[in-house]
Amino acid sequence: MTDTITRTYTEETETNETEAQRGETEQCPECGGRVISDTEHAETVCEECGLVVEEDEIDRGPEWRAFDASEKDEKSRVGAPTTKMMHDQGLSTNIGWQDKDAYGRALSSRQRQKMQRLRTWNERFRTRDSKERNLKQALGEIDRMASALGLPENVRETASVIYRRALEEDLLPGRSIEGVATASLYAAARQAGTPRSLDEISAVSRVDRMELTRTYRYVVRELGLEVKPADPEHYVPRFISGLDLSDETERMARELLEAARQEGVHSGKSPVGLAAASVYAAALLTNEKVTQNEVSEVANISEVTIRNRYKELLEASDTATPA
DNA sequence: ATGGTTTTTACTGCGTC
DNA sequence: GACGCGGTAAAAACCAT
Repeated sequence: MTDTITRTYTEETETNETEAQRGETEQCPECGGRVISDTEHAETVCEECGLVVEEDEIDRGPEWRAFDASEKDEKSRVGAPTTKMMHDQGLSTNIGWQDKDAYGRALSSRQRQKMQRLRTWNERFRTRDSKERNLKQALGEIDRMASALGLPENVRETASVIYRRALEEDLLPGRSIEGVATASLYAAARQAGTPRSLDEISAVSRVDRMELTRTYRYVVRELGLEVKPADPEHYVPRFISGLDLSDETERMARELLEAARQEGVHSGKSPVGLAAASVYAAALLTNEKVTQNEVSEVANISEVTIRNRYKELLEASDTATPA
């Protein structure tokens, strides 16, 4: 194949520039042989030594003139214009499908096989590129949402690791980048012990809750991610500070949750509700005034749930540590 | 799809400020 | 009378099957 063409062009250009410029002489600067122009490959090549005198002579303009429609079709240059919309400006390399060599001769079967392998690999690298772009966008999203939620750096990193894995495992097709990115962040936040509820996440995400939960479940399952049920305690500090309550109350809330855990009252219940209830109950016990309504606001949970939970919490703490 | 469980919505009655 | 609180029933959401 093209092995026969020695590509000394870049080196030679420097020294032979003047000669190349008045290259109309049709003399090879290297060996003085005859130079032919290979229009099919847009190259000017020396017939003798194979030196490429000029290459990539691209003319993007239309043909000089066209007198009617059919001529216009013939003469206009086709192909997509270069564009910045694509990462490679639409100029990525494809390996031709014709099994012909540079001179148009048919390839041997051995060579054909080789080309087939090359096509395969080339395709792989191209799709890898597309994944890179995909990744960039997703990471941007993750960053945006994470800072909107005040999540620390390490969570973003975990999220991007999860996203990368999802990408590697080909989990993306059929799902939106947004969705998977959001799901990754949600999972990362939980794993890092700084959970955010589905509501909070979907508030800053561009995907709705339904899609989020769907893709989240999917990602977790496919990746075999280990995400334990969120620990209610992790929500406590946020609620406490959101309500301007004391450290004392916070400590109390944790105790209540601990008692509840021992009594096994907490299983199956929403962790957020439990946390909210423990904060409310703790505030009651420490005589700090907070209404159920206020707690339900910062926790995004209904008052009813708070009521139900906090009763259970108090019962549990009674039996766990009989006063 | 279905059924069991949890959460939410909506409404009511009671006590207090 | 407004507000906080507690309770209940029915609807909705969620989850495993």
